[in-house]
Amino acid sequence: MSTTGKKHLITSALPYANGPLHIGHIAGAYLPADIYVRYLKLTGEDAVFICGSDEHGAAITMRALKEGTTPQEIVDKYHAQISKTFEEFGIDFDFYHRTSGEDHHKTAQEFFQVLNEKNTFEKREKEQFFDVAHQQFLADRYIKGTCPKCGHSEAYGDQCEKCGSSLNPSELIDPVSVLSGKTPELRKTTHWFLPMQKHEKWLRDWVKEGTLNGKTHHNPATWRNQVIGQCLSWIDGGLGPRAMTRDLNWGVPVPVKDAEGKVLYVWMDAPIGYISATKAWAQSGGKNYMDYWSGENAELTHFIAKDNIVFHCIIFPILLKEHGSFNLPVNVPANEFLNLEGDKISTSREWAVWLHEYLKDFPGKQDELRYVLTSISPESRDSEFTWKDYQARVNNELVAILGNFVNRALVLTHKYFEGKVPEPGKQEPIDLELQEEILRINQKPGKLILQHRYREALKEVMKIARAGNKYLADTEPWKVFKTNPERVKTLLNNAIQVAGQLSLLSEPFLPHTAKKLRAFLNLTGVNWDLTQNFELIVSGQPIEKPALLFEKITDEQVENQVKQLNAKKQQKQKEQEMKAMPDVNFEDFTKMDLRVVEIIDAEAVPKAKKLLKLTVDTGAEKRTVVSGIAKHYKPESVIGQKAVYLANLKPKSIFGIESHGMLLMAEGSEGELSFMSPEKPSVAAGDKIA
RNA sequence: GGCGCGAUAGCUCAGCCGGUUAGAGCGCAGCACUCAUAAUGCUGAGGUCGAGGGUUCGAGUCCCUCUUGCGCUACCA
Repeated sequence: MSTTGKKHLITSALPYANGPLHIGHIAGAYLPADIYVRYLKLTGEDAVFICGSDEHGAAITMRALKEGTTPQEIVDKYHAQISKTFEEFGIDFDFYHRTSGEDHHKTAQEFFQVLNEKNTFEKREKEQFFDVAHQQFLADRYIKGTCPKCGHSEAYGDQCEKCGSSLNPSELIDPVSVLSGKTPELRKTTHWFLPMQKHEKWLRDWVKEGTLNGKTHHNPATWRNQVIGQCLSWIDGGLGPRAMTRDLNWGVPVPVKDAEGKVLYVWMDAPIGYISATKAWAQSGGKNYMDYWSGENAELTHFIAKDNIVFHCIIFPILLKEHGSFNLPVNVPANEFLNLEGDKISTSREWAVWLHEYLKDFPGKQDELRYVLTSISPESRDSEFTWKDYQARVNNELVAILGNFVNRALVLTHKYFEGKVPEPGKQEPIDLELQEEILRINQKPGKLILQHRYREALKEVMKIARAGNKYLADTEPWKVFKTNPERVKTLLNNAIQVAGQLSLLSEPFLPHTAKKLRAFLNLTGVNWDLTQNFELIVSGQPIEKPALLFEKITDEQVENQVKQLNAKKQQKQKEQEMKAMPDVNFEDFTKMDLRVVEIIDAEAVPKAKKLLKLTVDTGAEKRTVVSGIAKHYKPESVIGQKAVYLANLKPKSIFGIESHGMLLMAEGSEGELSFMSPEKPSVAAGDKIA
């Protein structure tokens, strides 16, 4: 076996220990990495596959607060669940670590120290909300208020979950501390910023040309378009300073003086988790972790989904380069997103196929899901998982092509030769053609895997099974046996060898199946070099009575899954709707001057997608209102429309237009906006609503 | 609006640095076969390669404009 002598370090994005894994995670960052690593190892390469739970960050502390528990309890729960699910599913990490561990804290702090001593950071003061009652600064997530965009009263400081806008805490109307329920005050706090703008030049060369420190670092042609495009878009748009510390009591404490109550920004601490996980792995096996992180012989590859590109291709590389001891990734094969049944996967809306539930509902069918997710892997664009497609791929491909071929070969061998691999006789041209074709196809999957083209690689594997089926159909051993049983020995020996090849070729993609198949064939030892050696199984060797490798997925199973999916989504929707809003007193309500108005003029606001500039008749006067309804109504169609209007809202300038008051719209479940207008024509502009 | 990535058979997708009649899998139709989980094999129908310009002897393949999907970003009182 010849190897490159390289040391491969492969990482998959650290899953956030705040919820279970779903198929989008798997398709995005774990399954391709697992296939890649399994392949490397089969070829004798020195490869380490590292991952772990990302357990810090404000989202987890928030959740703990809400559920009346501690962050540690939450991450313990999900860390256990996630690592168990990975194991059951067959994502074969060499080490699955966690960032709440002491060793990780230590590694992350040392990393920070090195950068701090190199003056990588700029200390800066900024104003931030402070909860006086609890004597602490509030992370963005710890501030709630009314969303300035959609009016939702429960928006967080960083994001409104109703309309999805990302926010700054200072934008919120009536900000309130989640801790005390009181209005927080703005106070000054110091943070360590990473001045990313200083790194634009070398980053551009690194991403675009693949050069680092004037030397070739990687071949940019091997990087995916969307990765390079996304990075250059960020770099060319100008990078800015980014705070690497947070005021929070959950995370890795900032290891310098005057930093009490501060922790490392979760996005700085998490990728360092790759390093601490490698360390932990190396210690447990007597290896030196730096062999995999430094030197020209070591190759780092990050598997992620596209939402992580900026962190893995810009921020973390800056940190690594500044530190000086570590390699930068040679590739970051980021996947696009996997959609589900026509809609985006969403944890909060419960629109997901959860991996642990799949394993429960489809026991022993890990490879079926691995097959489907690899077949539709979102390598170059978003792709879509549907249960109907899952069923079709399992039934028409795994069952009918692969499973069926193996079954045919084994059943025939048992039927004619008492389950012993028959001795081949003279190989006819059709036999030699088969052997040549198999060896030729066998060369492809490995090359494609190295190019991170898993979908195509898997197709090549299926071609082997197709060739096997064709061989049987062309040579018809069941017919020939009546006249020439000697010839059938050769035919079935070849068929069994093809099944043997399949057990090797399928190993990276379908490890559970490969193992079963090898057990049928009594084949031990797996080694990719053997894929160029057609005759794997010696004649005379007994083979087992075959069980079916795959079963058909029934219509009922599929319908149940779709039903489950919809039921959960609806339940979640109801929950959110029913979530009681805090009581308000009548006085609060009467502060709002609600009126009927009639729209008398409307025009689109130039350069804005969602805005219309409306002139409304309030009965007493004409007022200008800017309203975000352009996606739902054309300007000319709203003239003459009566609507509900909040008259005494503070005016604000939007796109240079002074907007007075606000139109109130009904929002349907699909986000469609609708006017609410009086049902009796006698109600006129200016009439009060109470 | 700015930026990025897409738009190729009914569906899911390949098509590298431009070069003869545009490919695969599934689905569909017909035929063959019966060892096999009514599975398999063969044959076939089906595409003005999102639209329009341009460069070129020659363009899904390069350039421009437009339409459209997705993502990031700004605005959304």
